[in-house]
Amino acid sequence: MENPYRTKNCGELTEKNIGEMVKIAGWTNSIRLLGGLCFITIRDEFGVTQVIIPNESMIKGINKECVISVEGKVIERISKNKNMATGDIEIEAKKIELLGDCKPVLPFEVMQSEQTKEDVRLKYRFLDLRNPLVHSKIKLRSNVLHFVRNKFHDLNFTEVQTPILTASSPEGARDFIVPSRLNSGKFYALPQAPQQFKQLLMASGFNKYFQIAPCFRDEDPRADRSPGEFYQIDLEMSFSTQEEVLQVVENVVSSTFAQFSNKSISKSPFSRISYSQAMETYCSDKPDTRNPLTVCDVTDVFIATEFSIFKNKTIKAIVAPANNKPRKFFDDLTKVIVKYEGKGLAYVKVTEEGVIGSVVKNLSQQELKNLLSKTNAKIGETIFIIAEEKTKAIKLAGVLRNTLGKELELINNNLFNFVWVLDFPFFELDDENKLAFSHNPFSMPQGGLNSLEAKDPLSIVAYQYDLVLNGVELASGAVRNSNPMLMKKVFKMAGYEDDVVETKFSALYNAFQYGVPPHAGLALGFDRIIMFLTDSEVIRDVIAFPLNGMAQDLLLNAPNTVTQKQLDDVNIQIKKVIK
RNA sequence: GGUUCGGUAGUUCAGUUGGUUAGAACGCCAGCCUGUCACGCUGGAGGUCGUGGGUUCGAGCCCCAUCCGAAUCGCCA
Repeated sequence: MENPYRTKNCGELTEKNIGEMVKIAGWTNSIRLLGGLCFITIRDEFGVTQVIIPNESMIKGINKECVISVEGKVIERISKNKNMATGDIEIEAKKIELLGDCKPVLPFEVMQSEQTKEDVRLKYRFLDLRNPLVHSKIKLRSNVLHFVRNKFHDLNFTEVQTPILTASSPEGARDFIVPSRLNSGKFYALPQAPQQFKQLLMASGFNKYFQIAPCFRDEDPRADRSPGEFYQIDLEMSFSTQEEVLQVVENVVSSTFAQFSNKSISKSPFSRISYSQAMETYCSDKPDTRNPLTVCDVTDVFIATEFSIFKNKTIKAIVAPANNKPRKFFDDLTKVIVKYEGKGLAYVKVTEEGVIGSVVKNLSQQELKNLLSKTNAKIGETIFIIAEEKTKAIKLAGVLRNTLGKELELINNNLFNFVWVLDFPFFELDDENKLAFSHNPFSMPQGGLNSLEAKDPLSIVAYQYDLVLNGVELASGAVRNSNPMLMKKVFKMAGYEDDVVETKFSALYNAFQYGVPPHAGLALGFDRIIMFLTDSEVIRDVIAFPLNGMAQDLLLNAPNTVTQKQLDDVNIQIKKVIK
């Protein structure tokens, strides 16, 4: 039976359909009254089609964004529009039916919604999403989901849905908690990641697992970080090595980016760099490898300096072609450093006449000579120098490298440059100078028990790897520690009581005593992948119904108060209402 | 929690040193217009200048407080 609303969509009619009687339905995109003659265009997800209205009374009461169904004959246009996919034809309306009325004054013009303030767009997200430019990003997200899912099924991964109502994890980000009615006074936590479940799946005999998994973290947002919830492509493989995980992920990532983007992609195998090498060369564990600048450690050049600002400091230098930049350029850079709580930024310019700059007079001839030879700076280049306590110097040098790369336009925006960062340290020192897990207590220390017993703990590295794309951490994973004895050992080294593993991680600890295969895995930030593929600066653009910066849903008005009955059910009393 | 920028018509914005009735564009309403496609022309409606207090003869503008939005730092194993 024929659909009562439409027989064709708004994107498919061409010259071939001339003469046919058709019905199309959609939103009124524009209305143009030319006196005795009038045109309207109808938009749906597939495109826009023009309708010619022989009698103006036929569209009485119809305004923009009304949903209508138009029945009529496809005719050739007298004046064609080359900028329109359906620009050769139009429909001569015989009958118009109003299916969904629309208020005459809209909160914003649909076709210009991207120019509107974001809180208004979010409140009327259904209107915003009618804009083809906005709409297409969510469509692309759907296509990528489909593609990735198929890809993993083709690779014989099993898709498993893990619980949303689960237990609070003892480390990591702040949990979202959900009160339990049946267990008065107790709470679920929403998963920050399906980490423990996927490892349990390995113990359950699932050979390879994947899931496009919702993850929840109650932390403040950023432009590229959604408040509250986000999605990961989560995977885990049994009897697997690091190398095998890396290969699978490269396969999926390369094919996905090739399928959905026209930009060039770094060839597989992606380049690899150790964590320590990345920190040395780029002062970052997520370097933007499109940026040609590198960081040079010049601490030893100033080891005996008389210059108080450089004395007893870790000193990092970056050489960049910035000599001809105006004073403001250097002042702005300094502001960036100060924003990151740095004391300042020194710089010297290498010119035909020698080395100039405000700090030059404080440095000895020998120091300047050594600085030039160590950094290999050439005439026309500026040496930027950061002198701080070690951790801060590294951080600021990383910030400076990114800022210089951007401001000096050294970055190829048409390239996806992937790099693996490998061999993350297993331990680090915390604020109190005590040994702590640097990433993930579940990853396998390289060298196993031997290195735990014999090596300096800070020199032990883990089978822990990140996939970095253009300076963004796109994925993180590890070979897991599946040995209960080793688990206890590393927790003990990190200063935890003997029973912490048994109590806090009882599920894993128990399961691993009943035969678990060695396993490894990784999780990719799905929303960030879509950001890259749609060239979006803001993560909200790739989410159909995003929360605002205060983690509020302006459309459904969440979070909201609940009734006293609901509170009573879960035995909760609100202490005080903070407005 | 800190910092920066912002909040004026439905939307995007302008608003001079504090001075008459707060403007523009788009949108909306009415009229005109037979090939438009960002249609055009004429006219019109539309404002608690985020909110509260203060200074002043007089506040959109200055001061204080507060709310809201965005970015960012902290935070995000």
